[in-house]
Amino acid sequence: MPRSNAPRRPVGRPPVTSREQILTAARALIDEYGWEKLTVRRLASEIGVGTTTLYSHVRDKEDLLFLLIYEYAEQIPHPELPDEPRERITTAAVAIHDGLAAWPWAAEVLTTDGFIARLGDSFLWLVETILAGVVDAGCPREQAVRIFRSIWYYTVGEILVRAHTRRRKMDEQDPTCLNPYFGNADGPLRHSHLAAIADRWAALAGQDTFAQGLRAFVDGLLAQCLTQTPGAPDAGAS
Amino acid sequence: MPRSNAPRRPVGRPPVTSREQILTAARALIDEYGWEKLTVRRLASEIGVGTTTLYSHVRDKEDLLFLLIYEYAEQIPHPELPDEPRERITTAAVAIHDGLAAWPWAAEVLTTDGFIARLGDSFLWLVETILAGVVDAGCPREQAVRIFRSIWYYTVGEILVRAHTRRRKMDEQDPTCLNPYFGNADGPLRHSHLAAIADRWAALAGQDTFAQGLRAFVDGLLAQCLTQTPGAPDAGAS
DNA sequence: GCTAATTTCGGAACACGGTCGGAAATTCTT
DNA sequence: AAGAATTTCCGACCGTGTTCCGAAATTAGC
Repeated sequence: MPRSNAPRRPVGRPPVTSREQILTAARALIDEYGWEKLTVRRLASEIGVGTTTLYSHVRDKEDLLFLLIYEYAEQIPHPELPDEPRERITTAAVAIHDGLAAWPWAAEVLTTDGFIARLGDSFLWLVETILAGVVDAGCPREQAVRIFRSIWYYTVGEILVRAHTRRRKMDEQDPTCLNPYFGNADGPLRHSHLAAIADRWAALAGQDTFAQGLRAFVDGLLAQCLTQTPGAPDAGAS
Repeated sequence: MPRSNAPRRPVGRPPVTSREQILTAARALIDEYGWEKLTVRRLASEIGVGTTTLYSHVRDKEDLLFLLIYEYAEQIPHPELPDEPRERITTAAVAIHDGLAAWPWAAEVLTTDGFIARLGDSFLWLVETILAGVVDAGCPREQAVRIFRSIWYYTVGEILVRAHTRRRKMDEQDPTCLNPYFGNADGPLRHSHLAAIADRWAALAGQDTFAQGLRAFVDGLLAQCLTQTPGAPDAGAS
């Protein structure tokens, strides 16, 4: 007799859809039409339920996008890790960056509160790798957290600025956009370096220098940390 | 007879409002109710015009917010600049950061395309200061642009993450938020450093370490730059 | 069986940013 | 003075994310 063995059917109206089904349908819509075209109504009608029903399974659209990121984040490949601690850190950070930058809609949820904390095992493995690298380099754990946060800010900023720079229609020249240094260099100005580089700015800004900047950042952070707490692996205990 | 002297009244229906009036009213609404409460309709009715009328004077709401930032940015005080180049850089960058972080709605437009390029003289002065500092430190101008962009990414990332972390109601514990490392440390796990620091993470993440990280970043960027191009003030000419 | 409790579903509605097309108000031309 | 040209204004509308609240479907208790 299946009494305590079989899980009793839950009380209440049985759900006609599930969070997993919603996420699957969302993925399909994004793959087919692009993430900008993903609307709550479209998603609901695709599944065949009322619009409001989705909100029983997902807090809001931002939460939906996060859950998609959550699942994709598990697929970020773990890179081959070098032995040298600072190389390990940069390798892991670049993996995080490239993984997140691959989904344009990641920018929509990247800065939500507790984003890192809510992520899954595979992604946290990369965070852990950075923390371990910093500790292995000789910094106390508290400093490792600080260093990770600094790297995180840099990474998020790069992804967000680039994500918002890509699009934007340049068809009409808004008179608001008249900037005296970028675009047209008219006469001698106070901002000499800015004026001197103005015409090359756009080309320079288009280059991908994330990894290069990251290496410099890690070098600087580790050096700063090791200078302030020389030798001691942990500054708080015993 | 005033014919060519007096500016002839322009042809067409005379405008009943102006961009300046709109910006002033927007400032007043933000000061009184907070920037989250600023809606296009509310602003229009406050001025006493139709909603659509605003769109004749401002491209869209994002543009409106940018124009407000534009004016406020002119008020960022120019800090006393040290002699040492890298100190000058960090001082200017901190001034930019603090100035932008003071307006929560800056986060809304910070990443829009051409944000820096559209800013006004006073703000560009700070950009120029950073470029000049980098060049004075011995780096070529192209590298100075790259270094500025790296600093900019870090700054934007910090502001955005912090701006989105502050709010968010913590009233209900969403079961989605179950993270095995942050919040509850249950048993031995692969992510040892993460687990070891989990309970202190929130406190550490709350600290303001922007300036400290910035100094490390500038040090690392300058060192990297000077190592790769030793001595030469400009690597391209003569 | 019948009612109560419980859970999910979804139509209607709201506030939002934004667009369209035509009305309104003015100067220019004849 | 009358019409053409030009510029601005704005009611109506669209699509969006989100919420309210009652209907619907199921189990639990009697």
